[in-house]
Amino acid sequence: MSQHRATIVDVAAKAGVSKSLVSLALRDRERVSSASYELIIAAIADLNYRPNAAARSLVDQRTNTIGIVVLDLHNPIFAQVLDGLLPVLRQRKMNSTIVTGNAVTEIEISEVSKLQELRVEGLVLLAHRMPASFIHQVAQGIPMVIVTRTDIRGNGISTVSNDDVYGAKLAVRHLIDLGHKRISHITGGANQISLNRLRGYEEEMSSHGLAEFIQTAEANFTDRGGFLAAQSLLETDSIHAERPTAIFVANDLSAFGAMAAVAEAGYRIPQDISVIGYDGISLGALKTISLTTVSQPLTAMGEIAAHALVELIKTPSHKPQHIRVEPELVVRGTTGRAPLIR
Amino acid sequence: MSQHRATIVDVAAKAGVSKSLVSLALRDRERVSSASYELIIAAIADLNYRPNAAARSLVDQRTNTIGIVVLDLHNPIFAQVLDGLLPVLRQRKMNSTIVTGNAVTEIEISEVSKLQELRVEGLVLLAHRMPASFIHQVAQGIPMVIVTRTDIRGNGISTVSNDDVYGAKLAVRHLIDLGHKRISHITGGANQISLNRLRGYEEEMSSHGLAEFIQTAEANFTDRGGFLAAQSLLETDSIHAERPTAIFVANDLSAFGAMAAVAEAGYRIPQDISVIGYDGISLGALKTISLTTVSQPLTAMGEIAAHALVELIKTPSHKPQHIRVEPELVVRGTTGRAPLIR
DNA sequence: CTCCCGTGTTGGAACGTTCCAACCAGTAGG
DNA sequence: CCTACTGGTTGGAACGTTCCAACACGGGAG
Repeated sequence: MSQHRATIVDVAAKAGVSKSLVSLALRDRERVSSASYELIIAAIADLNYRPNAAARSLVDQRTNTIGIVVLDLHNPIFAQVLDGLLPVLRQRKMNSTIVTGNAVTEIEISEVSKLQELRVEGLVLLAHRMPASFIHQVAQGIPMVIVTRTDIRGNGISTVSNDDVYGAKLAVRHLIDLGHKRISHITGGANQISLNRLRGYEEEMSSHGLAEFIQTAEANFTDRGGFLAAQSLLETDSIHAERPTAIFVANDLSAFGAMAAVAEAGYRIPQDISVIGYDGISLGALKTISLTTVSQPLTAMGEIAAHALVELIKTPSHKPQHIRVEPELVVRGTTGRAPLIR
Repeated sequence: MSQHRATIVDVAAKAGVSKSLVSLALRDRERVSSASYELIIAAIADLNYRPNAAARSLVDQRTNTIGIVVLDLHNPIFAQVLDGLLPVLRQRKMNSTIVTGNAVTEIEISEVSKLQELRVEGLVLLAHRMPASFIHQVAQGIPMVIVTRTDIRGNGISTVSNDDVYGAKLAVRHLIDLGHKRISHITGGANQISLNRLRGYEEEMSSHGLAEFIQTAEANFTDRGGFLAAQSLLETDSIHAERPTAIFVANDLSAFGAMAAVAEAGYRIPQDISVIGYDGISLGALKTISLTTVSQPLTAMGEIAAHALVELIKTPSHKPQHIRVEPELVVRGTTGRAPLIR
């Protein structure tokens, strides 16, 4: 049954050579005679031998592995970033292991600690909920690239992000151009990304003399959160008799939820209420959804992050980079002219 | 700078005790004097020491880690399965590492091989594209649970799945009940899941005397694939002047794409064409999408898979289990009565 | 005939842990 | 006063690799 997994010594014995030769054969077949090579290969197949990564990395003093921490696997933006990230790492012959803390700080910290024990050679954080002090301490030992957040900087930490303040302004300006005044905002909670988008919203509203219409509801980047936040915005309506004619939602997934709430409340999109999201997830492009949004080049950001990390690992003395990409307004079907009435 | 990562020996030296005592302190603080314990803890903090997982697992002969292979991170069903899977493993104090091959056989095999070298103690496959021969060989050494597929069975392989044939029949019967005859099917390609859903479709059509209306287009479980397949079904129309009045799509994500194609072609859903999906992803429940579907209890399946794997690891002699869960018809807004005309 | 060289091969040390047998004080029991 | 035990601690072996210095062997050069 559970026969002791074969080791290199078992292979050597079976092939009638030394363990050193087996090791050599596996790493550089040119340097062993073809007679020995055949024997070794046969023995390996026979015993179903697999090298033990733990033993190898112990002596090599390197694991060739990088850890990827994903905030929340439900949000498709991360899959799109991984589309850029993983192929680059694969091509560089680096292994990767993906973990997630489901947006729970405590779990994220414990997962990162495990990655430290695994001696990953680099870390990519696709957003996160960990305190700066912890991040800094980790970064002391492991080069790190943080994607989407830029507030934590320091030695060994590169960042890849878009300009959220600017992107938010794009969104708000688009709505203003369409004649909207009552533009509400659904946030993503108390994190840097969300705060920047909030700031862009507030600044753009103010600079167009619409400060009095600033109104926000807090969500958490999930569809459910967006749904509830939009409901609360529309309820506010019945009290003040002044509902928003447009909602800028902090991300696309929440925007999906917000759209559902708007529809359930009996309003048409965009005739009664316009909705604009942020991120540019691919589902939003489908005709049936057709979400107007501010799009980030997610896959490109993944590639850039991978290259930045490789760079950081190769030459740790090198200064960390802080790469900014441009967000872009993508107008689709969920935004339209402000209703004339009222 | 890159000062040699601290080892247990460094800690011992700093604390003025033996490495054995440090090791003991870390594993069972009760058995060391509090004086020594304080010294050790101080030294650990001082040196920022982290145990080396490779060294530990080498001597322990166990990694306490299970590998999770995800077919495609873009499909939200897997995030929902992981919602059930990960907490159970975490609670059992097992580590997990997630990898994906992006639905590419070659990459999947290479990722699984790496997991073998890492000596994971169990494997969960959330769908996959690997040949049976390979899977069997892997399962010889590592207990495995396959979620969604049941065609590969054998020693050390448990499965968790829903009855796809039955589920597909539910979908088709629902459409027939609504008066549809021209019911087309968009498949998910040449894999077991897809073939079973296809079979359910064909059998249900035939048993209602609708064999002549059987018509399929092939997709690949992605939104893009569903979009293209639906387009081809609707083009067929212009030739035969007989377009489908309903489309049963092999999964929800493809159904999203199909809905977009239907809308782009100028048909209304469900007045002109009904669409039904399969899986029950949470986005489909949003009012703005409101996709009728056959729902699988995804999160529960994740929990079940975790328990099945733990079972298999604990007692390898135990017979593998093959657990079936019930799919369920969820009627929402994308299906309606067949149009009377024509 | 001896020396040197190259090709293939080998034993042993090292990597950072855990665990076990053994040790060292004290203290309690006879 | 000796023995037995207990709580705290320790050195060394072992885990499965890689790598290095060294070796065996045959053939060509001197």
